[in-house]
Amino acid sequence: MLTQRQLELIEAAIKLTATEGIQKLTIRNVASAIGVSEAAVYRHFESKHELLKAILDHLNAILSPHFTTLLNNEVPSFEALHTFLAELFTLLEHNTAFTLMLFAEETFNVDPQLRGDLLTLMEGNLSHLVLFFQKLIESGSCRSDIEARQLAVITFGSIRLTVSRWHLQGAQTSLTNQAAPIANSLITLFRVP
Amino acid sequence: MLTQRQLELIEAAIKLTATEGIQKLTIRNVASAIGVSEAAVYRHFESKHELLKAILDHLNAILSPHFTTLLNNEVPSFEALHTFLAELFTLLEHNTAFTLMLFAEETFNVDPQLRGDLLTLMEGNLSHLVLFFQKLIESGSCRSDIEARQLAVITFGSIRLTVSRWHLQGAQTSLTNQAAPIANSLITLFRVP
DNA sequence: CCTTTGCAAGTTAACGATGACTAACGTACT
DNA sequence: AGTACGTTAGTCATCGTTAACTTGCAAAGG
Repeated sequence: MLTQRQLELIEAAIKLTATEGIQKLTIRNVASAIGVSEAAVYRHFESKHELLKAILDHLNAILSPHFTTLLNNEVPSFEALHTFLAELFTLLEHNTAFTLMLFAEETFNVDPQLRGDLLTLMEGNLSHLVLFFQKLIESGSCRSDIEARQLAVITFGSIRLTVSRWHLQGAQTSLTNQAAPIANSLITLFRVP
Repeated sequence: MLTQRQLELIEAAIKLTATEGIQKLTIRNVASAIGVSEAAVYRHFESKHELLKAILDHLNAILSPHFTTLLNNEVPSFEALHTFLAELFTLLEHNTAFTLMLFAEETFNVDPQLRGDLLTLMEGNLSHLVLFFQKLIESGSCRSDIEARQLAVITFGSIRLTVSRWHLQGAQTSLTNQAAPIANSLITLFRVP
């Protein structure tokens, strides 16, 4: 279980990454962000690896409920996809750190274990989408000539690209506003003709 | 214009990034990859920034013809999209560096100018796709109830996500084999109903 | 009730690696 | 003679990490 201090460090690290970029995510900077010395961090995390792992877990804990909610609707509908995208984009816009963490594989790529963790997280999200589309196809409102997995990849890919571009542009525009056009396009494409 | 030595350095840098990851892309490593001292690199590039910029340019020079070819077909067709994806994925598979460079924004994110360059590169590719879909819509074979821009984002996003996952998995599977399913799905979705 | 013990959590001050980059110098070819 | 291109040997900053010491508080023992 996480201690209060660990949580504080994780949140400081996320905030730091959001504002300064992932290159600034150093033990030194995290420490000074919460006003303690560098060595103090090591009282709470054995190594930077452990801190990064905890950050991944924490982000996943915030993100995954959204995917679960999408799936848990009694009656699967395109309406659910619409609100899902709107909520997700709002979340991403207000937590810039997500976009930096989840969309910058390189950071975690140095460490093979972290890379695996990130892949697991990603595949988890993706498989939620797959399940959603499977249910939607069964319900008859979604076209069935394309595999659910492909629909999920297309959806997730569109999300990621939109966020990446938004981020590269310096996060100046509104990300939330871009959810609706994408949702509408996907729904138009996926709806049974 | 690039000298022979500069080209050699760029290619060494790309190869290094492909095999060892972008974190290993240091002046030291690039230097020793071509068997010269660290300081020698600075005879050919003023700074690491300049080297990175040259790498971006070089990658773009290889990549952009593929997008141009897609666009330059006399008669735009889904067949062209199919071969474009197949060729692109083969290229990416055999030049792992692309996937690392073009899909890891963070590397270039430290430097505002490089970030801008990367965005330009990306928007350039994307707008080629947009033009392609515009022509395709005009030709009547592509559905017209969705904007060309949206189709381009969906296409490009699907490509990127597939490559990202492939890369996170350690590039073990065949990327080329994944082009056809995606192309088929997109074509089925985009074809006029 | 006071004292002692022990531990959690902080400090300062380093260590060794490694990063980008540079100054001074050598050499070979035009 | 000069220039293009290489070298060695550094500078300086910053990284993750650790050792040694200090402090505050809570439980245990007499």
